[in-house]
Amino acid sequence: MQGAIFPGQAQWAETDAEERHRLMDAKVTIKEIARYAGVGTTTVSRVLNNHPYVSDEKRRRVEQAIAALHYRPSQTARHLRGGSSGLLGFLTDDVATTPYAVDIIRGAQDVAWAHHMVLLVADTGGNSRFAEAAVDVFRERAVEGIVYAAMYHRPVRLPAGLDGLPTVLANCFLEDRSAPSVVPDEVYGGYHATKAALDAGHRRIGFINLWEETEGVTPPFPAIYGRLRGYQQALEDHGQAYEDALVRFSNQTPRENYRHTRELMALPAPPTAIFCGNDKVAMNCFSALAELGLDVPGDVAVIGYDNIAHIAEGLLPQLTTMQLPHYEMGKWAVQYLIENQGRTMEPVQMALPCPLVARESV
Amino acid sequence: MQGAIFPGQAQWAETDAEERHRLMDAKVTIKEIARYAGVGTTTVSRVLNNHPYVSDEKRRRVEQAIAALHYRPSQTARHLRGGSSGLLGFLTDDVATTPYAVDIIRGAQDVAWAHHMVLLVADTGGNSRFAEAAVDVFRERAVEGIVYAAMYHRPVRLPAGLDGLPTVLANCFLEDRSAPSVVPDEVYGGYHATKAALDAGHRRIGFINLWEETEGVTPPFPAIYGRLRGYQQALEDHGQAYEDALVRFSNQTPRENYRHTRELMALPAPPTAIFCGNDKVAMNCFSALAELGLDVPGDVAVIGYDNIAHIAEGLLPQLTTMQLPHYEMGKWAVQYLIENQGRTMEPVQMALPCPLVARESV
DNA sequence: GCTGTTTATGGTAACGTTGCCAGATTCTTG
DNA sequence: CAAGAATCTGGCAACGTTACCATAAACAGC
Repeated sequence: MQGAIFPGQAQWAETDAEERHRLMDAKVTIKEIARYAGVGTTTVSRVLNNHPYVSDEKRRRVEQAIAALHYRPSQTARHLRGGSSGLLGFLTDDVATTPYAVDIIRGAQDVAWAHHMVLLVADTGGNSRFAEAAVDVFRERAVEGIVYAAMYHRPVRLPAGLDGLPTVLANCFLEDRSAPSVVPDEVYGGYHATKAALDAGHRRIGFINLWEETEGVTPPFPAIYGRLRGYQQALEDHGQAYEDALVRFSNQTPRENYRHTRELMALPAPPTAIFCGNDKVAMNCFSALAELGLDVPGDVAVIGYDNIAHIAEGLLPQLTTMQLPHYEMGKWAVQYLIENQGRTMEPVQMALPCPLVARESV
Repeated sequence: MQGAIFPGQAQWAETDAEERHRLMDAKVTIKEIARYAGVGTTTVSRVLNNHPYVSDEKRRRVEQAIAALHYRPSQTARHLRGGSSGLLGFLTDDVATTPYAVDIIRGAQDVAWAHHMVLLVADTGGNSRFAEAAVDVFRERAVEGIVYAAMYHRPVRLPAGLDGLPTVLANCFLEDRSAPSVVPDEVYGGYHATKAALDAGHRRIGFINLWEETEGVTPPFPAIYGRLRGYQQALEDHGQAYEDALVRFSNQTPRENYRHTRELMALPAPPTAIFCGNDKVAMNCFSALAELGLDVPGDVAVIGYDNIAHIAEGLLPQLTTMQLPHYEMGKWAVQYLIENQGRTMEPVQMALPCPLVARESV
């Protein structure tokens, strides 16, 4: 790069720098810094950790040596010596289900990073044997805590082997509430979605709620029951009577979502607004309304849930929907973990609001 | 657990076990195992690492001690001693853009895990200062390699400070191709999408390609040019003439996507199939066709790209689309990293096929 | 029965770092 | 100016692990 006196020299200097680089980048230790700067290792350590009692002269020399040799302290040695590992485990059952659930990771990471900690992530793919193996690995690496995240809001069971490891659940919870958790406030979401329709002047508000059965049993999904309660509460607060006919439960296949919309609109007194259990339902709802020649939001307002950007921003008109606090849950989980380091954690059950994202469909 | 001679002893043993557990889970070392089993630390180490020259008797005693004290070797100490860190860095510019890009992480993780390695992930949020800080942290933790992933296929520039660290790019590449990379084969995707329409008997095939400009300049996105080339090639192979009027470029806003569909269908000889640059385009294309009273796939076939499950499976009819090999890219990147440990890596430029996912829209 | 190999075992150093201690120098203060 | 405090400084041990070395016993072959 720099000007060279003559070719041979330039070439030599270049390979030398390269060689040195290769050798050094591998392992520059505090000892070499000490030797290079002509001080003891302790002094170097003191400079690194901003301890007092180092003369300006030596501090300068050490800093220079560090820069010259591209020294980086070994986190491994620090940890072994007695420091913290600075590692947090992020365990998730299945990332793929809800795409924007990645935001949980981002939220967790941002807080961790601010505390000079790093995230070790493992996706178990729903395999509990794998989950236990992951916990084992986390333990071997001395993580200081674990965030267990589910990709949709539901009760979970923790993998074995977590005893004694501070664990916070995000977007899920234990049936017995014995561990701290942070989840979306579904009642709040249902309430404000309905309120948005009411505030826009709508009085008959349909609700295509979610529904799911495994072997005839409906798991206690808060999304289903919470949003319904919020819906009812909002109606009540606005003096509107609750009407069974306006509430439907869809197993979320496109055809079912479509059918429920059609049946809702075939009512003697059809709704002028439809609150959909999620954005996919809203998408199919749009199709059905379009086929009926109805305009959104002119004839019927539609509100979704989840704020899946690809759908909500991609639809025509763009979808007004409820935001799941994924990012915030990730943040909260790690925050709580870090705040309570050392202490035993209270099993706080935190619910974060799902704010309305107003677009064009109301 | 074992039978007790008299109650007092049992009780003592119990609390003792609990107490011991609390204290030990914190840190059981190889030394304590050795003392408990009445052997030397070396012997314990030999058992742990399946080395020969340990009598069955002592091996049994050591294994028992390990189980009794819930011992786990410290990866930190192993690493310091000279072992590998077993850490891989996963650096990404922005996870949020394409939701299913998380599959890159899953793919990377699965391979890493199979090699007893763990993924350290950092999302830079597109901030290059943060990216460099992340590289620094990765270095301090002695990661053995880095996967740099972009969330849509494009040229990138690596953060500073990666010199000497084996790096593989996933879903992105360097302009000068100086580092190995793995990306989707866009030409292949464009070719097979078009071929699917041709094979279904279609002869006039519209193409709503993607387009993007920043300050009047279109970055060299392979998605745009590659798919177009594939489209052209497929037509040629089937003896169909390429027609400029059938190819459009959309900046991907819902309204533009809609407009392009309408204009395509307003042609003197409108297409009987439309290949969309991605699933969002296809979604808007569906709306436009529905409004025209056209049936999919009866009147017009539609093919998407990306296979965003929420859209592709949520539409009516379900969308036939091209799968981006996210999971496979993650796998390939880590595989390549691990295979070439120690060696200097050839800057292989790998392109993985985008297979057709046949659903109902063709 | 003597050499040479195979098997079994534990002690010790080293990995890179920092806390503790001890020694040396300078600065206060009565 | 003597005694104590504050400021510098480096040596050494220890964190938990494994490679290397040394020692010892058992076993083979002639």
